[in-house]
Amino acid sequence: MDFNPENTIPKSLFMEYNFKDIEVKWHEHWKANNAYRVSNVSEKPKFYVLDMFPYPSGAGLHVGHPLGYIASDIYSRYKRLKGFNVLHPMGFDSFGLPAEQYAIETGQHPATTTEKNIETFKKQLDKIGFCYDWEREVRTSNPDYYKWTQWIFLQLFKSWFNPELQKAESIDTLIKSFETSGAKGAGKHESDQFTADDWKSFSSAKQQEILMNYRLAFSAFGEVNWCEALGTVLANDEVVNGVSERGGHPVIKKKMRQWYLRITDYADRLLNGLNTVDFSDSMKEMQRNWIGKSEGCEMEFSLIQNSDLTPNPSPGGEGGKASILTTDPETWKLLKDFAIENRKNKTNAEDKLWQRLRNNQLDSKVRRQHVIEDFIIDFAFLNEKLLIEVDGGYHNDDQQKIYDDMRTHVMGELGYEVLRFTNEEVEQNIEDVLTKISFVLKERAPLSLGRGAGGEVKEVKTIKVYTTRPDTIFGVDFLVLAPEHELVNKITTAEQRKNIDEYLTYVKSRSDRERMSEVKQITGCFTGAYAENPFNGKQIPVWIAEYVLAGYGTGAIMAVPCGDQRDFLFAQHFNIPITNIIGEHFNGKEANPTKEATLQHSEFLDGLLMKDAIKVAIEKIENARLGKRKVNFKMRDAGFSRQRYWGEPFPIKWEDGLALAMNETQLPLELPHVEKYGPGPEGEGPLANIAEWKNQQLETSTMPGYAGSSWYFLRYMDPHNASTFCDRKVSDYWNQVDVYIGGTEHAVGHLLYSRMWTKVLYDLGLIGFDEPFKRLVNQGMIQGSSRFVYRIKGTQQFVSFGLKNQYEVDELHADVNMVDGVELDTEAFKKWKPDYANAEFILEDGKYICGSEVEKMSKSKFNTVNPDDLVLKYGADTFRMYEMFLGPIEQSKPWDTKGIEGVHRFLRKLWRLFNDDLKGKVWNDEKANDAEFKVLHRTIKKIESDTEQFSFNTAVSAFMVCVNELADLKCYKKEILEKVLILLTPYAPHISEELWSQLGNSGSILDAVYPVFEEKYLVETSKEYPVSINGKVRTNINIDLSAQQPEVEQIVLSNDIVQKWLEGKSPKKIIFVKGKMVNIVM
RNA sequence: GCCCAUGUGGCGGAACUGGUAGACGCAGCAGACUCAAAAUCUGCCAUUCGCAAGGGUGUGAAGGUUCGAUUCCUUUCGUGGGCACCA
Repeated sequence: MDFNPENTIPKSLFMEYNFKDIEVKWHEHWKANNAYRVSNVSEKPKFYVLDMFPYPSGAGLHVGHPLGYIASDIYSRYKRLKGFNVLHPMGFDSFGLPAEQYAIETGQHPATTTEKNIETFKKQLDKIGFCYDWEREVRTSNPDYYKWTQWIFLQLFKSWFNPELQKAESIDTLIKSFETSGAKGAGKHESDQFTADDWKSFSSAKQQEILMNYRLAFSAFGEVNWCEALGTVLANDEVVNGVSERGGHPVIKKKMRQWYLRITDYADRLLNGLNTVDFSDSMKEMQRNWIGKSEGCEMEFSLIQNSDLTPNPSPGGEGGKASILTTDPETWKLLKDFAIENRKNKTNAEDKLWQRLRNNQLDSKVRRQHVIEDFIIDFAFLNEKLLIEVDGGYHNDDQQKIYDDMRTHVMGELGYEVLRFTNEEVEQNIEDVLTKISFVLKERAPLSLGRGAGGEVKEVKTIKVYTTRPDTIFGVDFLVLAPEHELVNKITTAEQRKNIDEYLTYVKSRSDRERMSEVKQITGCFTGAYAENPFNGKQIPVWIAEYVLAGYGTGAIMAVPCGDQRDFLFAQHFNIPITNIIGEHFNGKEANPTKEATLQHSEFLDGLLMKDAIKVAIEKIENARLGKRKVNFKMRDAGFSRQRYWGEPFPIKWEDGLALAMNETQLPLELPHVEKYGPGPEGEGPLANIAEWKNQQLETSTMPGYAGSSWYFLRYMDPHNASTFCDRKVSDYWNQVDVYIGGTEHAVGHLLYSRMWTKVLYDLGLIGFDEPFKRLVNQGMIQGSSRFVYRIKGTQQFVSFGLKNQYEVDELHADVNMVDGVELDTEAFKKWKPDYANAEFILEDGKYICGSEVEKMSKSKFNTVNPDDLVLKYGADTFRMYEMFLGPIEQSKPWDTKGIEGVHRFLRKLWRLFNDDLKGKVWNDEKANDAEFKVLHRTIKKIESDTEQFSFNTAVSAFMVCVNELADLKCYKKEILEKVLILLTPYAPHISEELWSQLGNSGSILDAVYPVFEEKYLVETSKEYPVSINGKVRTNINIDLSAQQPEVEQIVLSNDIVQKWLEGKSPKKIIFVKGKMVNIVM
């Protein structure tokens, strides 16, 4: 073998692009020099770039996570080079369900696992080279942080929304107003009817109860989405098609005391604020949809009185009851005797409750020991059909339980609701009991049912509907009430009673899941009652149907079959005659919801265009005092309680059924240690299992995930402040988040809540801006590209994709990492799982071809790719640039590792402009020429505008073009190259810093001066004009740029190719766009 | 059903306010260097007719506006996302 000294020298150690050493070296250097520390004091203008902080899950990062982080990192570094003081922090949304689920399964404390996960995340993030100032890290589960979450909650609790000023203010202003003018005046609820003197005479409890109806954070009994399997209450957006988003468990409605945020008060401002921020159209649209503003009017229809209408029917009869007897007659007798025995011995609790209920104390007449059917009821509110039962804690007694259930069932059949309390509840917590009773009473009180001094029943006279189309008033063919509507029982005629009861039973039997997932089915029932069209006296039948929702508008609609498809189908199904008020616009086969038709058969609206008639109709309705203009929102107040452990405790104590705010100096109220993470009694959270907590009467639910994330962007500004959540001076400096980057999945949750919190804090004068995020950039999701193999049922034979239809097969996921394109590595597959060791393959063309599908990236689908592996193999700079090169940032796309080589090659090519593998240093100090300057400045221009617009994929390609051109020009000149490095720093910081220092620069490239684009280097004197004939390009002709039309015409027409195409004819017209093109029209 | 996106080579994608469609990269093909491989470099690469020169066709489909349309308008189909009986 020849001795060749060059072969024996390990050149690569110092000549080749050795990304591993370079990246480690500069990480350490930047860390040691605190290169990413950000100060709140600076001469420079500020810029705030924010990522949606991650929930630190146990699975670690996959290639999808860093996409947004890389984009924001590039933008931050770019802004820093442009001379801004850039805040670009990172933290962790570390409270949440998964950690708690994991704790239930393994017994490990969520704090421990969360801490561990965060360390993993940080390690992974640091490898990619992000410029976070870790000294500003926030963790929502840290007491120093959630102290202020609790504090802000107290501000919400202590505030109300003054609709006159459209802003939040201290609840004290409301109290003052009650003291001086009672319930009269702007912003007071209609239901509150009292004078200033009344107010002063109210007990403190009653006052607090009223105030609770105004607080921005308030407590109420409400129907919540209860998930038995998870043992918790879920937000609407955590429920998908009637099952939980996590785990897909069934979700039912349940009444519980809950905390809420009165976000509906902010509906209008949340809507209008969208016009002042730079979010994508689709994002704004999603929020608008969620808020769901609709303008229309409420109006009343009088009921036609006739002898059939029995306001308070009592159907009775044995028939209904027998069917639900679940025990045999013998047991039934025993139970009954046993129960009656018990009832005879009146308890203290019953007496205590009686003292608080009697004499209309809850504004409603109550009877005690009332007999209904075969039962003796402790307390009965007959008007509201609400029954109260008090018993000694027999809940665990099986027999008693069966008996109770049966009673509830029977009473339910008769239209009664039964509330049950234990003796202990009544004796120890009577206020809570009363609150609950009065809540349900209010809910069950008939709307138009006057309650006189003696509690006498007045007859039901009207039904109030909500409509956005009052112009169609003469097309109303029937009214529909929601089945839950309180008037249903009052207006149903004796004749229809049986049918209605059957229908109500049917509705109750259907779970939410059925109601939501089922294909549209037309169901309903006639009540027997008729209403009257106030304008023409027409008799209108009143129906009930599932398709009308109790929770929206008034829970009743006027149905116009010719204009609304649901009404149309309903009318068709039940053979209700349809009135046509739009002539030929209605074809009798489907409804036409147009607003453009001219009205007919509509008396005072005849001849008007529908869209114009809306205003006219509303005016008429208002003048006739039949109703009024009304705006409705789909959005509901946000449920703010979770029956969970791993969240912020509420700084609230319950005393005699009243919620009391803890003193702010006592914050944080720290999460206590628990032994078990399972739910507490009665669906309460795990905190209810702790005696010490319970004894202090502390709230046992915790705050939801979005509590901490609703204000974290403020804490980053002033993360260590112990005396306030964020100093006003500091928040005035950093102000709004200039660019916020994250996924669309938070469009309606997190983004609405944080916008609301910001508005409240602004109203209270705690910060100086009322929209948190000036500009929002949505990164698309990186999807996984899954691969499938097809196993013939019951065998170990796997058939290739193209042949699978010939067999009966199971589709199984195969790990994407052992498939090349779609060709399976069969040997790797056999080794993958023991089950597959004996796999046989049926090939096509000698290959096993996999099926493929784009799905969410997830471990269970074997389609994840770990960024760590790619950083190890290609380096962080390559990884960063490749993720950006994949395509537009906001577009979703499946991950494909294949192209990463190309980006890596580009960086090596860049490296070779500075260093040759063999010769070492090749860069020089020579002066650059025009061609080189032209390349440089074209690149500056392109990179600058692409970076500003978050068009990072085209920026990466511009870098490639630049390096290709410089290599072609053999340009190794420092004068050019160092400018290119500065442009590249945001994208590939490590290699840029290394080469920057090799060029002999002192100081970090992080603070270099961004090159300034100069037009003069790009100025051209002539251009290759494309010349087309009749729009088709036939040739290119080089023409001086200063040339004017006549001159150009002459040059073009004298061209041989043009002459050939003209075929001797003379052109009709010659179009010349200076600097663009020439088109000859023949 | 309604709303919002989106549709361009074998693949990811580019194309400024309408002005040379396919930049850049991947994959592929051919060649150089090498004993060989890797690395690197050079060329080709929408489709079709043609030896070539050159021509036809092409941005989901069909129309329209225009001297000129991937870009604007109308209709329609496919894909992705959101809302989902909201009166």
